[in-house]
Amino acid sequence: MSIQYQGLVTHGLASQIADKIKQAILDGALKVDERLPTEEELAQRFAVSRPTIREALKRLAAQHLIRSRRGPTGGTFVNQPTQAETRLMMANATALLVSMGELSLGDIAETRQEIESLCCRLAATRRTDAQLAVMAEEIKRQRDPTLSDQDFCASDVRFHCTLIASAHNPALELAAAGVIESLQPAVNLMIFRFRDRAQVANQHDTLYQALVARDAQGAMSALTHYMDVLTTQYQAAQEASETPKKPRKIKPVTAQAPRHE
Amino acid sequence: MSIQYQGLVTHGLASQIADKIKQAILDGALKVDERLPTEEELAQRFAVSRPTIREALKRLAAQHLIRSRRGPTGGTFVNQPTQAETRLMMANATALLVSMGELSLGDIAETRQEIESLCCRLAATRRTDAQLAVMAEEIKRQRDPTLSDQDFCASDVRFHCTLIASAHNPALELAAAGVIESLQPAVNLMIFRFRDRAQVANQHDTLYQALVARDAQGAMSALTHYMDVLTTQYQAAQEASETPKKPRKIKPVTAQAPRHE
DNA sequence: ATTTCCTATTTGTCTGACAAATGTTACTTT
DNA sequence: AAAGTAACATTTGTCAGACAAATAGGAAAT
Repeated sequence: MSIQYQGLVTHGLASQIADKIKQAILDGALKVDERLPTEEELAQRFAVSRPTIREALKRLAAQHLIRSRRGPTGGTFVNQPTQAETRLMMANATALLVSMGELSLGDIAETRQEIESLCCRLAATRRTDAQLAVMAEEIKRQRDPTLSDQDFCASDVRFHCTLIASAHNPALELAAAGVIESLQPAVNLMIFRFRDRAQVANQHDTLYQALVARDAQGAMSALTHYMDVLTTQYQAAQEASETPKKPRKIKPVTAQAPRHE
Repeated sequence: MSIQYQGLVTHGLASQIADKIKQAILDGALKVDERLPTEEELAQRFAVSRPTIREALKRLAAQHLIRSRRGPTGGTFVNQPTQAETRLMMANATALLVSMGELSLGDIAETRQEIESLCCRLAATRRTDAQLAVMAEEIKRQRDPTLSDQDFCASDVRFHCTLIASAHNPALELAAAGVIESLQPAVNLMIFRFRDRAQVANQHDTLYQALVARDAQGAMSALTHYMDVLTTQYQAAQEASETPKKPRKIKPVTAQAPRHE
């Protein structure tokens, strides 16, 4: 006798209301930038109190589905989700999984290599001159000995993001966001420990030259070498750190989500 | 003169408190399944009222970072993020971007093909017999003429999820989740319109046979054909629908996130 | 010893109110 | 008459207090 319990109030009023509004947005009943009723009106319409409505709205705000403003022309509006926001969300979620030990850095490294590799293949034919210029600029910067370690790491991130952007596929950028960002703390750790900047810059240069020549194979090969060095150095760093008990002490620095509501 | 506004009250008390708690979780100050203070205690500690604390907690609950239970042994606990949950979040976020027109189905199709293709390569060496058995089972089911359209689509999803799982890389599964799920409604549309089941099942079979033989190239080639047919049929379906004004009327059906708090 | 009931604790929801922000409107001044 | 300014109305943000619902532990009765 399998009884259906799903219709009951298993999840709290606020949750149910949040779901209803979310569904309305997804179904298109509420369009982007459309203002939904005031909290009082919503409370009356759902036959609950204003705090309950507010909790529902806060849940949606946490997912960046709505934004709120005070004042006569204020209210709650449907938010247009941007790719940048979604990327950040995915990066945060992935970083959380890593810090909880649900994802191994090895798996992430492999995924990053595979995805960046196919980005190389696509970028070899699709890259624009402007993107090549950005890469060249970053390589030049990475060879500046006066650059701080922190700025060097930032430059490394920008280089790889430009590589992925050169594939000209937003969906691919989205899929790659998580693995790029959540591997970066480990990359930073290595660079801080060994300061092997010249090697990194040279491999970036090799990759860049291959893209200039539209040489997909060359670019993929350069990337493979880059990732190999990274993996090797990371393992060395881990062994050298002499704390094998806590292999994932790397703390994600990428939180800092831009707030706007 | 770039002035730092970050220290001011630009974002509301609840937001700030939510961020503080989130940071505490990410920093490891709050461990998984650890119970944090009661709402009253938190209210006192942050010097705000209980509703404000509640709003902050709701924001975190919306991100599945915490769960709450009533009762003496109840309270608010740090949630262990699971890969399945994170996958669902990413799939929802991607579906939202698609429904808002921020991501084209073409881009997603390309990304899905590329990622599934490399899954084929990895799966050719890593697939287990159990996973092969699941695939064979799904193919067999897909050839059952009494299967409903809905069940057929579900079987298609399961087949591709098994393919990705056969790569044995959780990070890759995560990256693929968004593009798989958000393309599925379009796939469903095609299957519903043309009922071209036999062709789909045969291509699945070809892919399956290649994986049995550990033939990476064969698997990738089969997948390419599958995606080509899909793309062609989708374009045909779109032209046949005679409503070129609204090219993205496909509604994501994948919401239905499991609730548990 | 087991079952049942009571109770304490904690979150969920409600009511009511005030504070802060912000666009509008009316008024005053030049 | 035009422009600046002040008051106002509207809406979200926050607060205070209270009760309801759920739940686990203990007490009491069989």
